[in-house]
Amino acid sequence: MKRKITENQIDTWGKLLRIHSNSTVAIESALSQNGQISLIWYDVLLVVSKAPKKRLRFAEIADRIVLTRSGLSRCIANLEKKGYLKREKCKEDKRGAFAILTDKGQRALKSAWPIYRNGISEMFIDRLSSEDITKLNEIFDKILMPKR
Amino acid sequence: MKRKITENQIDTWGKLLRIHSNSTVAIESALSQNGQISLIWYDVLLVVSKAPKKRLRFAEIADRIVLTRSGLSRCIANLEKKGYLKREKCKEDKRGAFAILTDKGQRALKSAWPIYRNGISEMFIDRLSSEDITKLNEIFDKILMPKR
DNA sequence: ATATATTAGTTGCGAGTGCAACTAAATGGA
DNA sequence: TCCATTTAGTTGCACTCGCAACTAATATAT
Repeated sequence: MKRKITENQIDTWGKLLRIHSNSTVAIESALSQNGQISLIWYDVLLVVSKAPKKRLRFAEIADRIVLTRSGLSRCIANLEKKGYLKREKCKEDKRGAFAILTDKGQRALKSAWPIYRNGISEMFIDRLSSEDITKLNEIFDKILMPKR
Repeated sequence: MKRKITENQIDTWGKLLRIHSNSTVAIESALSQNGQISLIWYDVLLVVSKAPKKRLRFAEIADRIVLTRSGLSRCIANLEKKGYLKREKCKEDKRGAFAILTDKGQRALKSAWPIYRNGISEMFIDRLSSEDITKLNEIFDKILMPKR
């Protein structure tokens, strides 16, 4: 169980943490200052918008984003209160429900995207060459591969 | 202000988010299950432990970790309550204070490190070759470089 | 058929967080 | 010197989160 790990490797890990923090803080702040929805709301609306018929079961949303079931439950309640999506009881499984993107939700996504995109560019993409991006994608895929 | 950004680039960004989330959730959970301090406490104690004489001004801690001043203030209060560090009024600037690592804090760091290290290995390092790490370090440095 | 276990989503609770307002001390001009 | 400004850290407040307990519905086993 004891693993060797070098200073160098720890540094890489530390840099990942800092990049994530710098970027998300900057983007969150830009969204908020421009009167746009938060990152987490964006994520939820986005996965729903990508689903067939723009509707998705709650559990499937939770699997795709960084939020527990209970967190998602409340998040969806807030999104519904704002009119960005609505719930619909699931006929086949009466325990469950669908989240369905509304037109207002679609517009909120569209309106937030330029700010979000700009943040990703500034904090991340613009600082790299296209070779860097290719290489990063490769390496990230390795990391995300399920453990053997 | 309008920037082009490709699907591919967005994917890379998304993978970064997922890697960060997967890793920190796994490590946080491992620490907790093994009765160790949380990641954020670890970070705070670590930066203090690295400082000369194991003491650091609050503002300097906040600059180095992912926490606002107010968050840090309360975090330090909790760490002090547990005996992991103690405060000391700053003689030169009576507004300020130092956080000083205690022996108990040092032991907590030492005891948590194998779990933390193991998490970093499993979720990150073990999945990459040493060339990958080198390349990642290079690319991460570019991203972290202050904007021109 | 019926009891048991599992699953989907909700909710009470305690803990943590950021923002803005606050206190106390230091700094900088006029 | 004296007053305005800035800075270090704290705190009230509102909000969010995860955990665990809960309800309701479904799946499984006998």
